Amino acid sequence: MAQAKYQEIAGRLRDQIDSGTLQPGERLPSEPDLVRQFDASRNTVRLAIALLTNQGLVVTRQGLGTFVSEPARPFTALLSRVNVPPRQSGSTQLPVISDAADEAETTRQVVEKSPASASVAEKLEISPGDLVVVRRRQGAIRAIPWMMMASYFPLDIAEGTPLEQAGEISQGSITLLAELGFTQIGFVDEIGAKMPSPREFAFFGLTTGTPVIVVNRTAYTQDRPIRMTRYVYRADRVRLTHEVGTIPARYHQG
Amino acid sequence: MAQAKYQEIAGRLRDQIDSGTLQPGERLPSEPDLVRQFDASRNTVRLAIALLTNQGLVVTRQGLGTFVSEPARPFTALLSRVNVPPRQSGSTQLPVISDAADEAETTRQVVEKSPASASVAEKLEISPGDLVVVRRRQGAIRAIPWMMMASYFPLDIAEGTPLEQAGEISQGSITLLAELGFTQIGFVDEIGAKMPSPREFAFFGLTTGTPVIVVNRTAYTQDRPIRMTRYVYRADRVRLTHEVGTIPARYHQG
DNA sequence: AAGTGGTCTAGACCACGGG
DNA sequence: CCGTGGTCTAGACCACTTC
Repeated sequence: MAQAKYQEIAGRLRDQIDSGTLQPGERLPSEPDLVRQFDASRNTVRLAIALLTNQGLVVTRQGLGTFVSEPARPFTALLSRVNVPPRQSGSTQLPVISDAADEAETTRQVVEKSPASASVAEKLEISPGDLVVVRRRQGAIRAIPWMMMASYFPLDIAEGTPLEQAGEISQGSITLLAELGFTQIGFVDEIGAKMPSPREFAFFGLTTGTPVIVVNRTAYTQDRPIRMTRYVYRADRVRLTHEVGTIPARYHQG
Repeated sequence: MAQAKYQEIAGRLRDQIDSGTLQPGERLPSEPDLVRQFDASRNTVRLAIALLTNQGLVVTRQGLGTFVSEPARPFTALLSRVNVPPRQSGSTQLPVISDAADEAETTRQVVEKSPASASVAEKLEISPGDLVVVRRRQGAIRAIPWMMMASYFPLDIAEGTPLEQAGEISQGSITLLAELGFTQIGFVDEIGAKMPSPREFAFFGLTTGTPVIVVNRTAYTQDRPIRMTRYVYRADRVRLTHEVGTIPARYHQG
């Protein structure tokens, strides 16, 4: 067979979606309908739909049907903007710059002490298993969860300081770290994407076929890394931006 | 049933992967083995494996078996580095900064004239369907395809200029645009992730469960957008970085 | 109650990779 | 050749949504 039947079915449906014959939000023919239409077994039809689902093209809802995905207006988080005051550009919290910025809410920061994973240890230049102080929080906009973040501090820096206390740090962690003698002079962001873990999938309420964006931000003094913050965003509703050079103000929001 | 049987099976296998009982690269029990082990039908076992595949945890190879995914050392592309000469930081080609940078190859640039899509039109502030000049190229490192890029120029800027000729632009497109009277003063990157289209899937040779990272870089003069470049990267082997502030040299490569 | 997708079974044959 | 995963069928029953 040149092409498997389920791939043929998926291709036909995909064509209808791409061409606009099936509009976003519109219901696909039911599975029994597709069985008749393509003279296939129901399992084969379901294989085809699974393909489209994993490509993020359709979503299925039990009892209702299968629908063409509707792209959501994304929230936009600002990674950095060059030529702005360093406190802002190096802030721990990535500012939201979508029109819904006013409605952004974050949970109270939760603090724990735990062993560093391999990736955290590498960034902080410590050994895997060394204890680090972790500060976590999540963010939502209009009741839509969109961000998870966790900041990791080496124990020798954070132990016995306000970094170990839950809740807000009034002056901000960058200022606090500076007061402790660790003045941040820069940071590096490392950006990737992956399929969500089950936790991430559940927290964001994702549908199958939606990846997440991961940003690892490592902050440095002159001598050493002092903090690593990991942000996880749902890729279906979030875009990251950063600006370099002089951008006319009217372009800031895209 | 509190949990479907195929989810139960997937969960058990996932636990073994997370705990290291099954190491990266190791083969899972064969499907008939799992059928016996969990007293399930083969289709149910395959559903469980499909779940893990779509989460990027395992890959299946016909005739061989199902294997725990092995994370590859990622290539790193530099989005921007503050305080470097603007020609470098605004370059059309995102520089590779992994240890394999020397082996990066790109295809010859291909040029075409075509109608602007909705997303291109929005960034360039033209109408969808207006003609734009498109310059495409792909990149590979050690025979591994890792990048697709396409630059879009408004027709009124590019028509009749060397931007319409295939192959390299000797002085670089930023300099060329400046010579044409369009001096770039900044750019905005918009970063997202999604599941690959069939074309992207085929070009990169991806396995199911691997997303792609998409960067839309829009360059501006004082008055208007003059170019939009879209980069697509495979998320399983690419990380993007950008640096802000003063980063000690030894941290540049992570 | 009727229609939708979700789960599961049992069995068949095909395609690929390696002895 | 044999063992692996890939495709496909036919049928059953369950869970959810709407009327």
